[in-house]
Amino acid sequence: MPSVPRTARERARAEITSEILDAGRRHLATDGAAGLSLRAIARELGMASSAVYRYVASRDELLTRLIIDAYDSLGAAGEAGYAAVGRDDLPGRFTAVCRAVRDWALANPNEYALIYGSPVPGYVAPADTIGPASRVSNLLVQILADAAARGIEVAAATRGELSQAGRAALEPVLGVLPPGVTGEAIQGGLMVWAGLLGTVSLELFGQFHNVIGENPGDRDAFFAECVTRWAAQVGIG
Amino acid sequence: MPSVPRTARERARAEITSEILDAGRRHLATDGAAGLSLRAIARELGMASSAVYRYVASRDELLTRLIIDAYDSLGAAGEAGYAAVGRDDLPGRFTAVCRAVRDWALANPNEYALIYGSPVPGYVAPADTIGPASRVSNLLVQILADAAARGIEVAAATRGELSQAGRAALEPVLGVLPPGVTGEAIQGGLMVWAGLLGTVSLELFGQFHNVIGENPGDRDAFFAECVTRWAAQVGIG
DNA sequence: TGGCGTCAAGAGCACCGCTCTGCTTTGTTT
DNA sequence: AAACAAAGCAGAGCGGTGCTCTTGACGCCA
Repeated sequence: MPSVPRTARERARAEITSEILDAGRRHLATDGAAGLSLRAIARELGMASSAVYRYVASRDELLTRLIIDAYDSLGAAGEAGYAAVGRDDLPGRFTAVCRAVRDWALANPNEYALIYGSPVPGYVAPADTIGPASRVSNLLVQILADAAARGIEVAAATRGELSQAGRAALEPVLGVLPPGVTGEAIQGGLMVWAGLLGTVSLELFGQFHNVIGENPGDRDAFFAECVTRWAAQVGIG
Repeated sequence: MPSVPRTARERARAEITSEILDAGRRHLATDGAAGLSLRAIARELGMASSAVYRYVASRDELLTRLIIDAYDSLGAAGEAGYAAVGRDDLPGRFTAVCRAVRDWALANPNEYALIYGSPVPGYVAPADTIGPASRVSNLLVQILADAAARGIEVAAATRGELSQAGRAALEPVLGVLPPGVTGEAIQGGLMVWAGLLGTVSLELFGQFHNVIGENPGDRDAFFAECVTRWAAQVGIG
């Protein structure tokens, strides 16, 4: 599998493959994951439906590639927000990442639904997805680690130490993290992470009707209030 | 539309309709929303596929009825947990509702995904769903109102007052609530609600791999830690 | 006993994912 | 340059889907 196409055939293959992916992304954005149809893509590209299977093994495989794309796209958006703020400004970085996640989700609702919505039944995410999937959460972990290096105590912010069972439950993630990050900090970070995704999901999936105002700026304002409180909960407010 | 069937024909119609709904629930539980097929239901009930349309207008209508069922089922579970604890024990009630939601979601993953996962593309929830949809959140609101009646100040727990824009964003929900509940309390309650759903969604949709332990009790322990911290965040810890 | 409304069944339309069979094009090897 | 292998494409076809329309049978009520 050459990374750079050498022959005309390989070039054509790479080009058509990316055309298929583009068309898939387009269909995903307009019709959602359920409306993703290899036949429709083939029609759009002017080829027989069977020909698409030369480039994509199955509809599931196409979905997997689009999922990885979505994770990477979201990860890039989050990292851009992260990098735009200096590391001295922890609350600024935190806010930037949160806003980047929400903005990306609002701009790419179907991609968001693909990765954080209901999993496609009968579909199991391959191992290739777990790398890109953790790009955003890694940013939050990084912020926590920076906070820890600065001696910020999160236990007070999250009110109380972890129970023994609670600490044991966090064993997997504690193992891969810098040693300065306490279990209490991880607990708080996970809760903020869940709160962020939950908030974005509720907003995106239409559960805020008759709850949050519909005027321009209302949802932004609510989210801003959430962000400041989340920051306080992990002790960087 | 008689509520109680009088003729034999009406009785048969009601019976077959409920059989169709049961079969739909069954298929939903095993195959998920995407696998819900009117033809499969017809096959299972031993009738022609076209006959099902005498009882159910369309696949979407069947889905809607199942969604309402799911909201009602979750609402009943939450209310049972709520009612099992006396109103003096606010933390107990709060914990019971949270656990009821998670337990119900774990027991009915597809129903949960149906109502809190990605919305079915091209499908808009009819107005019939908003009533049952708010049964659980009403419980949390009730707890907040009880706390307010008891003079519990939530502003301190959620760290800081709302901005003017933040309060304006909460206008719709503030209008329908008992006057004792402050904007700060609603902000905190919504954040807890989003955190609860976000946590359950992350767990249910498999985003806790390599994060939370897989040993029995690990996820329970993590959730318990979340619950105690949520309670503290709304000032009833 | 008519007539009317309801019901079930079947055929059919357009779509889907996927496979298999040929045929053509391309690249490599002798 | 000729031969061969690989890859590409189109078409037909299988079984499945939601949904519609027509046809015929049945129960109920006047």
